[in-house]
Amino acid sequence: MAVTIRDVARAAGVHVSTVSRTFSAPNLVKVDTRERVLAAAAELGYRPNQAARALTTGVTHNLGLIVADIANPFFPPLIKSAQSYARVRGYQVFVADTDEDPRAEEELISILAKQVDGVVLVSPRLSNAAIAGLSADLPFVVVNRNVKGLPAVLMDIGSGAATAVEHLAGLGHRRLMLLGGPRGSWTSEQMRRSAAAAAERSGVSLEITGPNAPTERGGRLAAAAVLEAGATGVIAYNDLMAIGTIEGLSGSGVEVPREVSVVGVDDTVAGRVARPKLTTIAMPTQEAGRSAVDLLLHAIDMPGGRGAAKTTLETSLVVRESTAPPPPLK
Amino acid sequence: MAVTIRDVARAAGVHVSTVSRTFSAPNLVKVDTRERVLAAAAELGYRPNQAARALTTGVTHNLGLIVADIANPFFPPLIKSAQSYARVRGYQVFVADTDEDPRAEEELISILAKQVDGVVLVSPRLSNAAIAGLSADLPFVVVNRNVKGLPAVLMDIGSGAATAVEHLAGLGHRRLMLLGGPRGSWTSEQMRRSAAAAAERSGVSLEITGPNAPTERGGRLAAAAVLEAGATGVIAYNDLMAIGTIEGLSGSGVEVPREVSVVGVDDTVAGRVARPKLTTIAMPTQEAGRSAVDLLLHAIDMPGGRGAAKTTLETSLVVRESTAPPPPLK
DNA sequence: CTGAAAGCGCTAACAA
DNA sequence: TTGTTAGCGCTTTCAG
Repeated sequence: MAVTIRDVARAAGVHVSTVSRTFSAPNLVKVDTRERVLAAAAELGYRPNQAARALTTGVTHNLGLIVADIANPFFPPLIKSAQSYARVRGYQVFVADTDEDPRAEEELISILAKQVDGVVLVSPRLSNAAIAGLSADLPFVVVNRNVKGLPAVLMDIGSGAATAVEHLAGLGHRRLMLLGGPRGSWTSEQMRRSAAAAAERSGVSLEITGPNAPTERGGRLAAAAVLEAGATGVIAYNDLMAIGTIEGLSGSGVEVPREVSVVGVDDTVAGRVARPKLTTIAMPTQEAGRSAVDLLLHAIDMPGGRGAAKTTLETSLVVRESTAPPPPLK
Repeated sequence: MAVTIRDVARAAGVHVSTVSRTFSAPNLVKVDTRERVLAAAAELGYRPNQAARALTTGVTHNLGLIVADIANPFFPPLIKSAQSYARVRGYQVFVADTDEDPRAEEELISILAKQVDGVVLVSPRLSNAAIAGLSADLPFVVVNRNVKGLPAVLMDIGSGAATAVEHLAGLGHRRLMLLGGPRGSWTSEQMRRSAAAAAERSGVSLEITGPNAPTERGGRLAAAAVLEAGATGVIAYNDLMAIGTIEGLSGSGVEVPREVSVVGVDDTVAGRVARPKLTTIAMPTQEAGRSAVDLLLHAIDMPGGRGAAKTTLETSLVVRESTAPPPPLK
């Protein structure tokens, strides 16, 4: 075992509680004593054992961050910003991946529960009821999902989707299609609603499919439906799916954007480097990560606090090369 | 606070040690007692507190995974596979991001030290000496770095780089350039050596630049050097950089692959969807993640064990559209 | 097979 | 300002 508080106490010729104090409440100990302790600690290479500390204080200084799929490029920037912000505030972050499986999500939460002071659920796949249930034990912040009574960071994908519909309608498209995301996705549901309303307002038709896997493969598979429906404007659940759709379309000899326009969501690297460069709805992922941690830390600081702070972040449409006017009608 | 072992003991009418045993050594307790305890535990929703358990046993059932940059698409697949494999083996994984900063790396290791049973260092930026020093306290496994005395997972990028050189030489290129990665990168050093040797064997010239930032931006900046050197074949440290280089080149009116060929490394999504599709050296990231955890668990199981198991994984060249014969000499 | 007791590393009243 | 004394939740001898 490593060096403990007792070794330091002995070396400094003080009692353990004095050592404890010099670390947790330095101002309660006389300056020169403190220095003696610090010197001894430095010499021995002492580092407080967080876990032991947590046992008495109930504070772990760890946060949990649960995502559906680390390999999905939507998440890494969010994780990264959450983590770096948490670190600034003195917290470590446990990142866990559920593989899009609601049961794994539940399992992970309960395993993490004892080791963290709170958890951020990003784009959860669990039902609202389940989340609300779990939240009795532990502070939660939810990203991209609105759960009654819980703090949340919401990205306003609804208005993003509406903007995308208007963009496509403005270009002259009359038959649009929305490729929905996975079951249980709040984002997908928001898109559905707002896109439908926007389509109606703009006087264009909108067909909706789904659930689809939020991957290139899911997009490739969905391409057939696009063709079948005769849609010339497509909004995909995310960039990966949009890229897959474009591939699927071009596999059938249909060119993007000459014949069909495609809009993605997330503004990932993949979309930026794909050809044609993807028109996409940019999600403020970095801010979301930061805000989520911020909200969580608030919730932790004042337990039972005034709960349910909601932060809504704007999205924006980035027009690039995958959208254009439709071909003239024959 | 949540329900503890004591609550369960009371409910089941046994002593706490019996409850403890039914969880940690079930066969030491009579069947019906065990069942009574389990029933009480289930009823109360008891979950052993890992942190408290760790305090006595010294086993946390957590692993640390330290990477330079989660947002770099090279890492997520590795993280994901490490994590899912660890979970199967009953371990949670703390993922931490150092932002390419060696000091942050050191800091993170020491913070994590008390909360994990071992750590995987992926593409560390720390010096070998520093790593070796730290490894006294805690089992380590290093990925993409060979540290004496430590288990490691090595991706054979050397042979990958050599293959890339031969590929380019075979296409007819005579002036190659290698865009090195960040300072302290073992991968970059391996590439340098093998590429130089391969170039010599193939009778082509090879110029080497670096360090460069392993990002699109780094690649864009390096494009100027490529032009200046008059190289027609480029091997970039990773896909992101390769993509940046292609952008930079095309910004100067130079077409890839018609005028210059570019090879990336990592085989990320970004490279797959970029246009032209990137020729790249595929890294076995998923296997690396799994192998690293495997090695680490071995090291943990037999401390002071026969140390230093090295696993070497093959890389392979994926030829796509960013490489072609050079233009005829004028 | 089960209970009693000590202790993991640390903090937190309470005295002194 | 510092030492004493109890624990936090759990495991682990050692008895019984």
